Amino acid sequence: MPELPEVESLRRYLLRQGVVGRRFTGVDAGWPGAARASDGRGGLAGLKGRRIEGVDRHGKQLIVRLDHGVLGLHMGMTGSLAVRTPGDERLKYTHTVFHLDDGRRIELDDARKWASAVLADAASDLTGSLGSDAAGTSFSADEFVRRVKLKRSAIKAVLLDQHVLAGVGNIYADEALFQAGISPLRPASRTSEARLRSLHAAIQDVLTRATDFIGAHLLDDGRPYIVDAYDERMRLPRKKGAPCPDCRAPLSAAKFGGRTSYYCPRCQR
DNA sequence: AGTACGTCCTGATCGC
DNA sequence: TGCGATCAGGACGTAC
Repeated sequence: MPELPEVESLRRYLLRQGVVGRRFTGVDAGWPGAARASDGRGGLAGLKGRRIEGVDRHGKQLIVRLDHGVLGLHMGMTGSLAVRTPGDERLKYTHTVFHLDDGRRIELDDARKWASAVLADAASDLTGSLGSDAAGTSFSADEFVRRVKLKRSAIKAVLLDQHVLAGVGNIYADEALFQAGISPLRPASRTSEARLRSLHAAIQDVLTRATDFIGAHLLDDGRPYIVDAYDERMRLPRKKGAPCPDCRAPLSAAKFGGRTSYYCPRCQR
């Protein structure tokens, strides 16, 4: 479930922990079957000795900039990161451990094993096909309108397409559509420019508020709490039949490729 | 080309 | 109360 706000919170967490300047001394990659924790070639062994120069983000993709190449981290649906000191126990679902030269380690914890770590030559190898970052300054309303207008599928499906716009997932897409008063079922190309501009603003607002919320509710050890806390960050309940926060009408549910959308059939058209 | 859907994985939740 | 069935979904691969 980590979407842009959660990944951005992890990025800030790593920076607060002072990982920049550290070198990797080794990697314990996964349990058998955690193939997604490597790049399928040399794996992550090549990380050893490389120095962390910075931590960037594009959409849901975390990019650890190295003195040579980059380490791409993607949290999948249930992944998270933790910087641990020698006395700390491993987290329950840690499957990849990155050891640092100051004795600490970065754990990639993921119950569903969908998180991935990939060593690449350049950030563009990881982000080349992605759309603009939804929280970035280059994400303009003009570009958003232009790209969305080209799509004939439902606006909800378009928001989830990382090649159009990077960073928005199922949860915040629903919230932004609710805030903009647009039905998730509406064909993207048949959404007026004015409404798309409203949606563009709603996306930025929803993501900003969520990021701020997470930053204000950190765990005791400084980690962002990023799983299963959506209810507190958003107005729209994720429950079919629950009353719309605005008009009290029962919410509807619809599926887009296996992902459930919740929306108010009265407020969202 | 553009679009739609199945697959991976396992903890949490639902329903009988 | 217990247990099997279903749900959750990000990204990729495949199929229309």
